[in-house]
Amino acid sequence: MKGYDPHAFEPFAVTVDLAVFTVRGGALNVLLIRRGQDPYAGAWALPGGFLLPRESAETAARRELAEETGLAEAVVAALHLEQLRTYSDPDRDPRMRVVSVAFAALVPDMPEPVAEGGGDAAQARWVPVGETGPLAFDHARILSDARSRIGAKLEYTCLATGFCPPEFTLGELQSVYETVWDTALDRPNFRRKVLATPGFVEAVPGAARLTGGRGKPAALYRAGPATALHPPLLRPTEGHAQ
Amino acid sequence: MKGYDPHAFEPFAVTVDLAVFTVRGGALNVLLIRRGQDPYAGAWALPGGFLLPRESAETAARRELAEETGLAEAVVAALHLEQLRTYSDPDRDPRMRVVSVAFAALVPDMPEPVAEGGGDAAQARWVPVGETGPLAFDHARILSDARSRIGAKLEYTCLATGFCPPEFTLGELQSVYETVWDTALDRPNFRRKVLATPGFVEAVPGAARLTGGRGKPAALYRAGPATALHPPLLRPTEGHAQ
DNA sequence: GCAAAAGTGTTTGCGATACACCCATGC
DNA sequence: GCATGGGTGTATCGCAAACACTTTTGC
Repeated sequence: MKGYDPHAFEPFAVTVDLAVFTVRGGALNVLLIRRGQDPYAGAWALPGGFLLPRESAETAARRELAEETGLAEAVVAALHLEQLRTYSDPDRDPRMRVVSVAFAALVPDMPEPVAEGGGDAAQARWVPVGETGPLAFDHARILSDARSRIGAKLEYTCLATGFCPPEFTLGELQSVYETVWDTALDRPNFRRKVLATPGFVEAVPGAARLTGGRGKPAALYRAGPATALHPPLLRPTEGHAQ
Repeated sequence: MKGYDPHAFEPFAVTVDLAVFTVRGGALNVLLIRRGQDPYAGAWALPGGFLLPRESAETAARRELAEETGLAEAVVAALHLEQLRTYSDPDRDPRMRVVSVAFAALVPDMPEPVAEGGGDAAQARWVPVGETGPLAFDHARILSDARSRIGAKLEYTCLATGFCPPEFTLGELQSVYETVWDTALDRPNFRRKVLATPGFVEAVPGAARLTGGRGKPAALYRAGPATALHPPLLRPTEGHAQ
């Protein structure tokens, strides 16, 4: 093994592909870009690109994310970015051998149609998952894998706060869960579970924010330092319920 | 993105690295090979190797596994092989740019010192995790990631049977959990949980096997068709307990 | 008989679910 | 006042941890 004979291996291209999720309008959306060139010119695809010579996959993913979304580097550096898996089927790209490391990222609801792709990415838009038509390459598969991974991770990690703005109400956090899982949760019980987990959320001492008009103003919370969710927050009956 | 300009990307070498685990002598062991060449000549490393031109990472991993362990192709094809993540730090290999897709595999206790590496792998042996000295490249990191992944996966999947021979007793299955988690489990409760999960194990109609001398002979079970463990089997207090 | 391991039964208590209820705001 | 959403309290039910107990073997 590991012979390092220069002829012992085939040169591969290595790319990253990103499944960038947000919650908007009561639905889980994913960021898609329209391809400007062949193959799959005109088709929608996940954002991504080649690794630069001195970049790790994580670094490349953050760079691409900043380029495609127009978010500030500092913001992108703090986002939750999770490596999903690597797709290496020899025929996944019709032109050449490309191995792609897929990532999932979570962003809060953004101003609107995102940066209009400064480079060769002609168009970028948010699309509700499930309303994406066919995608280029094996991106439908990647998206499907990313979606189920995100759903499962909400159960035992704190990453749901990644979908929320810096300060949020528990109602907003709950609607993130309800949107991603597509289930209704009991508000009092949700509240208790979240507050019972040390470091999941921290109360913002100051004021309360209106929920958009009617109703009692809700207390504001920030994401806490915890990353794992020890008593897991299980979805009702669907799947991993106990 | 995805410009396909041949100069737009750097050629990378792509390898697979395997963390192959087994339970032997009351400890979790991992398969290591001693490197025959530089870099890290003489050091111990995880088995692995380059992808062939028309191979996916999964196919390459199974091929390498068969080569290193001497297991029959049919056996290897049925093993649980799980993609962990991809390691792509630009400096992880001192010679060149190598991106490595890491896998974890579970095998039952094997005859003994495994095939003596037919190729350039000088030596192969089982080593209890924690007694591996320093490893080549970033393999200590990979091994550590693999170990925690395996531990977590035992909670909510059925893959513990992968550590057992085709027919096993519930005592053997329990000792797999106890070895990997390094905790003691209550036998009656373990029994109930395992038997209450449909498809986890199936009773072998015929005889019972002695437990190696003393004690009441135990009933034999086979791995069932289930892969996920719905009421998860949580480890006591450590970590994901509820 | 004794030790060791398999297997069964039973009690108990924690925790989550499923509610009922009160509070504060906009219209 | 009423609708809307935030927040608090509480009874019940179920599960699982803990442990006592029986069974079957080897020595």
